[in-house]
Amino acid sequence: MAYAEGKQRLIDAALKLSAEKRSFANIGLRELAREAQLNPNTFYRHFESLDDLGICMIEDIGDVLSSAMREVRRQKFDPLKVNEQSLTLFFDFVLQYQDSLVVAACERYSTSPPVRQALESRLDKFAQEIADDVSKMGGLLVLPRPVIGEVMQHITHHCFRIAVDYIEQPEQRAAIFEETRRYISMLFLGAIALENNKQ
Amino acid sequence: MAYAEGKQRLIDAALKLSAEKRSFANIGLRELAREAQLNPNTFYRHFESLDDLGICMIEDIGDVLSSAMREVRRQKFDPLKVNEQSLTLFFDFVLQYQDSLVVAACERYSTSPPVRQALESRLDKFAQEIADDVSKMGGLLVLPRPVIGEVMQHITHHCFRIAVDYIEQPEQRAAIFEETRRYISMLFLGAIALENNKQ
DNA sequence: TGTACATCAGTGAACGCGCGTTCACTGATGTAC
DNA sequence: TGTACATCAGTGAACGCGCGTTCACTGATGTAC
Repeated sequence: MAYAEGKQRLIDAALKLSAEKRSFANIGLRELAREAQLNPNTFYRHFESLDDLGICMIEDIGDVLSSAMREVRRQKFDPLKVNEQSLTLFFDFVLQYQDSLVVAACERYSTSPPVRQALESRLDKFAQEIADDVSKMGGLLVLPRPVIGEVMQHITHHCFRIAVDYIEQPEQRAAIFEETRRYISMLFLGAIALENNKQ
Repeated sequence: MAYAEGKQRLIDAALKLSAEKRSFANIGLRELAREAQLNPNTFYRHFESLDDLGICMIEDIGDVLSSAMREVRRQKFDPLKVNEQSLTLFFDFVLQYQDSLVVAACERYSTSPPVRQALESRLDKFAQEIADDVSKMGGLLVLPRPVIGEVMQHITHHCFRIAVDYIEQPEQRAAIFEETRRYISMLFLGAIALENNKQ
């Protein structure tokens, strides 16, 4: 069931303002209501507290990104190939979901522990979903599943961080693209080398 | 020349409160003065704005961490060895400069662009200092200097991020220690493999 | 060496403003009988 | 099918509070002559 209109409007306002300010914690209740074009009191109809809204927002973001990313993967995106096409698909996705990505990156260090924790667990789930797909694809049979998960977690962290730069510094995009390609290759090659050394 | 006493007290208060809240942006001028045990007005004697104070704080942190890290490196710390001893030295450093590290990690996504930028450039300098030392140490002659810089930048980013977890989740410390060791090895092995493939 | 003046760090009172929150109210939609 | 009642999303006025900022003042330290 979808949220009531006002509730959704408040969540959308929170997302927009958080992305602009790079912080959910500095947003006021009245500011939120203003953005959503609602009376300040309406907030209390839908949320117990700002944290409550924050958590709803994070869950919304998680769902949006998860399903969008699943879509990207379905279109012949292969995190292992690290070729032009795959990375281009990924960075298009970044630009399309700018606000969600910026907020996800920034709220990692959120002032509010519950919001931070909600985000943290949502992102872990996100990395694991990708790792599942990757390991199903085959291609990287040399690496045990847990190692793929480990590498994907590093890549996810990296991508959220650089996504912010990618969005905000258009003139740097080519460089970030290239650097990311190198980073992903480095990590997988390193993981394989580590695996070989072990034996 | 050292700062006037009140100025330093305000900077120290900002550091303490920023680390507690994981955010400099939500700190009020009166809150700061309260913590520093000064009259709110005294703030205006020393700073033009909160941003101004923020930048001073970042510079303070940068200097403290730079010189402390230089000290760590002097004590037979070798970022390449990735052995118990080197990493133990590093994580001891993390615990000793908790507040500075937490703030450095969090303000990466600061609400205030000037503060963010001051931090970003200070951290780059930091990573390059380490890379200089590493490349002087020899040991990694396979890798060209710029690649060492690139890898050190990834490592620095990773370390700032996990430093926060390391500080706040004592029960996870052993795991973080091990994961970091693996990460560093992976990156250097990967960089070497990439370099070899190129030829 | 003494006096006059300037600078500096800090104080206390006062201001107006926007904030979060509460209250009592409205009108629309859903439900029981 | 109609009526009575409950629930729900939203409103407007009002509150007290803490905030950033300004003003005029103080006392200590430094400097010129």
